[in-house]
Amino acid sequence: MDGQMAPQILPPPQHQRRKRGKDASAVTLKDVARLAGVSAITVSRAINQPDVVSEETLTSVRKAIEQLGYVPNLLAGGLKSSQSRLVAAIVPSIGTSMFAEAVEALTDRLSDAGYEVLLGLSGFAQSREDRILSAVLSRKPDAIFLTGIDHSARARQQLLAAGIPVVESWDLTPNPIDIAIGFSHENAGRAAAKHFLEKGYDRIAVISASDKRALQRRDGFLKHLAETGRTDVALRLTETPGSLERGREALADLLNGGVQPDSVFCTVDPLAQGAIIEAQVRGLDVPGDLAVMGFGNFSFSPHIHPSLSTISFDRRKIGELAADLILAELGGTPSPERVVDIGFTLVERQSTG
Amino acid sequence: MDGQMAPQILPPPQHQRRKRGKDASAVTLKDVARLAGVSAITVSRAINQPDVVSEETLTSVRKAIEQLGYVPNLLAGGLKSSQSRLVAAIVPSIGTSMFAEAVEALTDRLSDAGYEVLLGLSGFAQSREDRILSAVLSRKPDAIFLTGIDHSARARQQLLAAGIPVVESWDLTPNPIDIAIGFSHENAGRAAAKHFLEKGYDRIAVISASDKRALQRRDGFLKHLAETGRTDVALRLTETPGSLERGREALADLLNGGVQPDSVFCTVDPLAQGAIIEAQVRGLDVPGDLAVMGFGNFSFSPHIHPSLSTISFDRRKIGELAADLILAELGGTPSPERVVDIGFTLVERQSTG
DNA sequence: TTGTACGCGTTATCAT
DNA sequence: ATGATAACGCGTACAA
Repeated sequence: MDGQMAPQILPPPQHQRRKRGKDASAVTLKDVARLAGVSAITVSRAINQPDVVSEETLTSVRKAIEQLGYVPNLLAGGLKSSQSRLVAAIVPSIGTSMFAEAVEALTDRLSDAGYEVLLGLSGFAQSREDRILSAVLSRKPDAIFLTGIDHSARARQQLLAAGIPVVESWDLTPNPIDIAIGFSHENAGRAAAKHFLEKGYDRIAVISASDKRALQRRDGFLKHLAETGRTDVALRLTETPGSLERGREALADLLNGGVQPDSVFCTVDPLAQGAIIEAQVRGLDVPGDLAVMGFGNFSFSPHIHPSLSTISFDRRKIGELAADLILAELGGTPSPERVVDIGFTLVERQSTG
Repeated sequence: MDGQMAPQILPPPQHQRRKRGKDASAVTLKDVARLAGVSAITVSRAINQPDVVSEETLTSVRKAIEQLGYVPNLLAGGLKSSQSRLVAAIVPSIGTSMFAEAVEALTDRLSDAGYEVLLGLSGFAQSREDRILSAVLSRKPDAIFLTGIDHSARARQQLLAAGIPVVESWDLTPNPIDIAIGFSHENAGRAAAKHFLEKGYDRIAVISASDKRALQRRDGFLKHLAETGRTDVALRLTETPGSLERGREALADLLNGGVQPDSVFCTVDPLAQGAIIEAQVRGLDVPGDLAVMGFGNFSFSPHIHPSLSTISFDRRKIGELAADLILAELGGTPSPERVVDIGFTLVERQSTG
């Protein structure tokens, strides 16, 4: 069954009269000034420093602005003051809530402070990040929010040259370009391993996506096990982004391959959800027959997967902190902390109703 | 269990030397021109119209650009050419995949064409949309992507005055400001009602969020039922955004209130998911005892809710179409279609494994 | 409190 | 193929 209303065809509306290259809204400070009977600079002041202007002219200027529907041109203002009031955010994707929530928090907070966010989607390939970065820097943002701490030499150079606050997020590093906000993915993996050992799990498996941070979590997990003498860990890699389907496949592959794990660590939640489904389909009890640990707290409710334990972190907080730090830098009161660890939490869930 | 690595404190890095108000990256066209031994305009052409410049100077210019790490200032260029190569996207939120996927598709496609996306988050309040809109228009975007077709008189006026392509999305209207892409929410609701009637459901209930489009779906649903003589429909409203928790509560409220529906239409998927969980908790079989119809195709896999039927539409397609239409307008070949119905699909799922 | 002169970095226009 | 000049719309610096 499809939508009814067939595609309508309407004649081009008034927007017809728009000329390319020549903006219709040719209303400038001058026009307002003329109408208000003052000079352009007075109008500028009426907008930016109302206190300095007399009540009288203020009202007449405001009237003129209203009348003409004047919209200030921040391009021009920014050109002069070299402040674009733009903050660029470059993330791999906003299709999943992973980065979207951080960007949302960032945007919300910056918006309140009079900044707009320029969105760059880099995918998961570094080459694309470089392209986007160049494009974005041409906009002369006042600050920039990046995902991850791995950037090409060229990118680092450009960022340094831009001379603006740079926030690298989602990960930690002793050598941030400027500021880093995140947590240790290796330690997150270790925490999962530690938990499994405490639970006494014996036949341990890992299903991991293959982006850098997922691999860090995997490595932390494996390292911790190795340090306790456990090296017999079955491993399956999937492509990034990890999805429910890929999680199902990976677990099926493990089970079909003769591996009979009693526990599996999935380096991202959608994989874990898929694994749980595959387990259920095969009649395995979760977590009785197979314990599943995920990462990222994507399962939006414990009710959906009451048996999925997960390592969770506050995605919104990354955006909020980033905004706060950026505003502090731009406000001239830089924070002494250049590396902020927001930590993570291991959430254990038992099967409930 | 928390992240280990304690918040580190490092001394402010080189970024210290950045002076506010005075950009460190003072590399301009002139600098490049000087180094390359040509005039500024030649450098500009080497960048924007390489065909017009001789191979020889082209290479020397490129070398100079590389050497100085020159980044063009699109603010200045835009000021002169009155083309910002910026497209603004104003959506209520990107925290859920609802609008995020459309924005992602839009951004992807525009990015390939050399446009950047300015992100505005309006929340679900109209007052905020106005604020954001003004802020965004100051950036002189070349086009704008909006959510919904309800905008304040002031907003419409500003948009018209801007003289740029305006895409209103998610809904249809005979009188778009410029272009509209969406589908009929009323018809979507009607489709759900029709389906319920065909299935022979008898005791019908509705759980709806209270944003405008959710209410349109509810109204379409109720109208269709009313037209067939059915007016005994139990109704519960929740706040927007509809969430799993609110869906649970609403169904619980219905059941506790003595209503025993055999079918419920939820105007957005998270509500439907919550309803299913509440039903399961109470030992009701879905869809045997209670059929649930959702909207939006958020349940990311049929495996999670094999019994959830839903009305689905292509969120990415909205963004893609918007990008295509915007690029066509900007390219001087406007589409004659000003209202594009992307339709919806009713997906029926039976309980499976 | 208000105004004038100038410049921000780039591109359009018109030459050469 | 390349260059000189002006101008985009606004804010800074200084003056009145």
